[in-house]
Amino acid sequence: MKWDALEEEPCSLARTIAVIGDRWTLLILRECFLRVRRFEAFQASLQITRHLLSERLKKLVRFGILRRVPYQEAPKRYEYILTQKGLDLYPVIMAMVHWGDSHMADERGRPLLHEHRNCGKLFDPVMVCSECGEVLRAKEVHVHPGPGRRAA
Amino acid sequence: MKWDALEEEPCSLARTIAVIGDRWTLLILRECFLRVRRFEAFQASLQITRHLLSERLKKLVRFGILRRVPYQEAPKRYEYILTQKGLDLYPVIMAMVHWGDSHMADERGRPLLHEHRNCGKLFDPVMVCSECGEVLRAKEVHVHPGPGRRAA
DNA sequence: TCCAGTAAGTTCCTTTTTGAGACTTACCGT
DNA sequence: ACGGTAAGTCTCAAAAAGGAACTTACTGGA
Repeated sequence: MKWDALEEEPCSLARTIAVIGDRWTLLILRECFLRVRRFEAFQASLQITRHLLSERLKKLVRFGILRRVPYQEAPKRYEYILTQKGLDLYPVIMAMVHWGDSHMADERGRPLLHEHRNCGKLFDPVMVCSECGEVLRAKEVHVHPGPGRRAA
Repeated sequence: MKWDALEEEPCSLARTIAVIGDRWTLLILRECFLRVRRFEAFQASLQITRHLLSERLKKLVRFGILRRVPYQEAPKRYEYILTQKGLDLYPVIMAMVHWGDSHMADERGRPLLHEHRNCGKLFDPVMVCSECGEVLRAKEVHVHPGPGRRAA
């Protein structure tokens, strides 16, 4: 299966994977959420090869997750800013960070702590039902075919 | 950067990516959450090569996300079951599905709908703060170094 | 004017990872 | 003994990633 084929699958997970389902893309997005914007800065903090970084940034721009915005003329230079579509990936990143915190931390504890400005407390992200607000568990969710399901 | 190096990074996102940060692993997990358990069944529904499927299943077992459980003797056959560590990836998968539903759906709408058994309604997953219950937004979260941060 | 420096890429070549598909092992039922 | 099934393994070609030097377009200083 090729990457483009994934995008066409009648499955929202597959389509998301087609966009962010590789190692470097996810790490680049981490940097974006930490306010990194420029090519050299991404390269320095990630140790990614310039070649791949260039490719991945183009892909993220193509999918509308980053916007390439000039920050100086002569010589023309651009920086990469998260769009709303990109900002909407925050729950994905946070869910992954939280799983890593819970299951992959070493004896010293978490690398980063998160503070919610609105309440001022250190928190964990929790996924709840939009309708009743209860914490979601896999066993309590039932899946139905939706309108966009292609016939098998 | 190699995969093993990622695992050692002082970053929970990097550590999570080291485990589930590739295309096939995420798709295999989708099948697991849809109650697929056996080699042939994974292979048939994903069109993954047997070679890679075998490798990825081993990796997931090695990381404690799946358990390899015999379901028949003579000839000995095994199936793959999500552990609690694996079940805890549910928010990650749901966050990705929801992003795909929001940003990658075609005109026909969502491929799948989710029903929350506890309240009986079709829902979207929402990520909230564990302390105050408010919806989380990237701009309202402040990051602090934690005890596990390695000195740069 | 010439040189060093900076930022953002691009190019070339090697190594690693995937992909496609046949082959293997261990059994069953007929 | 033969065909079928389930879970892998093996081989080889194709695609992707890694490493490092090169390019372009400027600035500021000697």
